[in-house]
Amino acid sequence: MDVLTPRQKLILAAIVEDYIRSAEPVGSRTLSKHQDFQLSPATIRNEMADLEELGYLDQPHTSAGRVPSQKGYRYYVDHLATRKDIDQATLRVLRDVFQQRMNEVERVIQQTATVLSQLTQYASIALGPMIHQQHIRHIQLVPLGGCSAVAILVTDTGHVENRHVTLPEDIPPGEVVRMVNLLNAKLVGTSLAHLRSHLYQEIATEMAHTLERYEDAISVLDQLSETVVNGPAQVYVGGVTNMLGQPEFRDVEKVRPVLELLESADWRRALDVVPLTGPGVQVRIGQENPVENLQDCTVVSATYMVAGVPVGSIGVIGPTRMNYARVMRILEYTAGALTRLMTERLTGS
Amino acid sequence: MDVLTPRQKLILAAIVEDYIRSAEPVGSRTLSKHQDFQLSPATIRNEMADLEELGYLDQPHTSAGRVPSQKGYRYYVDHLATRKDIDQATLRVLRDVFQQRMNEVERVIQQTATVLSQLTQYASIALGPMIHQQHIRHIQLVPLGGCSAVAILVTDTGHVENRHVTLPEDIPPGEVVRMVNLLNAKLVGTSLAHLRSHLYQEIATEMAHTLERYEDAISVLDQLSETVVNGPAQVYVGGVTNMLGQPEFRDVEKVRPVLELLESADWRRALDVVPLTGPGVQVRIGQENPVENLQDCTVVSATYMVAGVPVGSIGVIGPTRMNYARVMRILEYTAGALTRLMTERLTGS
DNA sequence: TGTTAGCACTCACTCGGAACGAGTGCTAAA
DNA sequence: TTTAGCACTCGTTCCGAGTGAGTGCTAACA
Repeated sequence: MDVLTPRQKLILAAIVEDYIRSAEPVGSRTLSKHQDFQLSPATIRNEMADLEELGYLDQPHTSAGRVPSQKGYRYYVDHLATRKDIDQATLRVLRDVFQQRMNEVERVIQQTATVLSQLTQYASIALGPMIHQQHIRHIQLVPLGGCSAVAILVTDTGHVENRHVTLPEDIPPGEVVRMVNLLNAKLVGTSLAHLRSHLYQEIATEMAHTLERYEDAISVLDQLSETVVNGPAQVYVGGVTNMLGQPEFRDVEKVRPVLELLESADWRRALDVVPLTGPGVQVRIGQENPVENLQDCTVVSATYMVAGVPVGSIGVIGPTRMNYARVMRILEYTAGALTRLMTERLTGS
Repeated sequence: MDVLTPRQKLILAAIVEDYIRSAEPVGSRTLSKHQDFQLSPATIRNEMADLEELGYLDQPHTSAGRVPSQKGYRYYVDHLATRKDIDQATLRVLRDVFQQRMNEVERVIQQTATVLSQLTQYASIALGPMIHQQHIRHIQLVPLGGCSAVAILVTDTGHVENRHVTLPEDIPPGEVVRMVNLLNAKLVGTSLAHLRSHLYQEIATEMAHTLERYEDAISVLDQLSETVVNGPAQVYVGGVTNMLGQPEFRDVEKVRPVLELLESADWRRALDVVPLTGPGVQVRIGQENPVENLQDCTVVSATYMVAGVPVGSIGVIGPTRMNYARVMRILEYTAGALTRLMTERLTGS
């Protein structure tokens, strides 16, 4: 695979970088003026013809310059993108975000999406932490009058999940208090992923003895755990209007599928866009994306973790002509910062 | 003002309705085929010339048909739009939304935004209930370990607001419990708008006697009430991609300001778009909008209430060539349904 | 053998003029 | 007051020439 000569690599990298900057097909004359190599346009043309034959370059039409193909971008990302340090100004913006006193996890994630799109001038997506992995710290039931009440569940990372539940009609207030106490005693420390199974396997039988109306408690908890399973992770999207500024999306019909996806993204679909993987930065170029609406886009994503477990991911969505090096650096840093922040919070600030 | 002859009104209404449907300037020939009046194109041309002179119509260029001016739309909305009943299919969709068992207020509002944009094919915005008006039902403090804790506040409509707070370092657990009990005893029933003032004027002095470390309680509550004041109302936006389907926004540069506004809308800015007014439907046509980015749009909005108090609003954003009659009917119905839903919840379901 | 200069060729893009046609305003007749 | 007729306007579309950036190929050169 890696059969390119050093000079071909140099030329491919120059074409990719020039095209990322200008969004115009790169001609041989332009490249020959590049300071890095002193070659005539003709020589470069020969090399470009070879690179095109190998599939790394495309030619929109015979009398135009060359454009990197999907394969060309992939090669650039895998072998050529230089990993310079993140620039100081960018670093400062990022540091500011994470040094702010932002206690609510959701707000941090949302801010992350915003700042990612500001820094990169692309669209961004941030997936809030999957709370499956988290553990119950506290359960509370607040009656609202009538049969309705709010059930509140606090996890050990401080995430608060709440849901309205319907209480049985004639349950006395004292019983509610007892129920809550028992639930706390039995369930604090349980992982949310196991809430449901614990509920039935271990607690239910014991409750039957201790609590008069244990089916009621079960039903309430069942309603709550349904919320946890179905709607835990928030999806935040930022900078969709940045897409409108990209020349490849000048045409409304080109942007529309992308915006439609971002608009309708629930967390399940979002996971297809920014997958939960291990550490490191993922790059999906064009058709490498499993989501159809993003076949003309590149998605760069990274995963953040709590205590070594991947819980959420962030990503940047732009045209395939993307500033890969910069975006990858920024995402790497941001995911790291999020991981640190969330882990600190867990172990006690 | 209302000096139009009956025939002029008929023609103006026909032009507005035809233009709403087709998005193309309406010619005299087209109108003469309209079944409602048997007039030759020439006659209609005369009337149109008069209507243009009066400012109700615009002419893109001499050899094109007429287009309603902003004044024309305004007249149409005020005097001509027929208030037929809402059609059955639409009504069914709306009923389904509100008959669903959706307990969480936020989710109802979000669903409302989604369904509004689906039904109208325009963009929609829904402003969650201002919780200033609501009253405290319950306060809870859940320690997370170290000095951090989650403060949770439940209102009488079941809204849950939570925020991380920092506890003083060496506070004993028993004191936290006493503090929470006292806060509940003193503050339940207080309107959130008065939380801060109550806190200082009435409670603080009394607390000083009862509670050893009352400044700590104050500081915690202060942190919480800041959240209540600064970030209460959620803004939900739906169907922004619908804007891309409208011919007047074919050009990317036209949509961009609108999308930018919708993307960045916090609840303060959202209030400029969909104002909190009394009952009834508001229509702001083109430059009538106080927000600059919406000067080419029409915003139709309505307010929903809890127990007679306006707490939130919903709106539809589209081109000035909007199906006013239909959108107004839908918004009227939806706001009414929301009001009923929220009030029922308050008085006990 | 690799590099370069020269040259013919391709082809998207721009610009200007002609043809077209939807729609108007005006005038005169019904 | 309404209508038919007609000249006129003006945006839109189509076409062809001109332009220029860029290529591929060939032959000469190091």
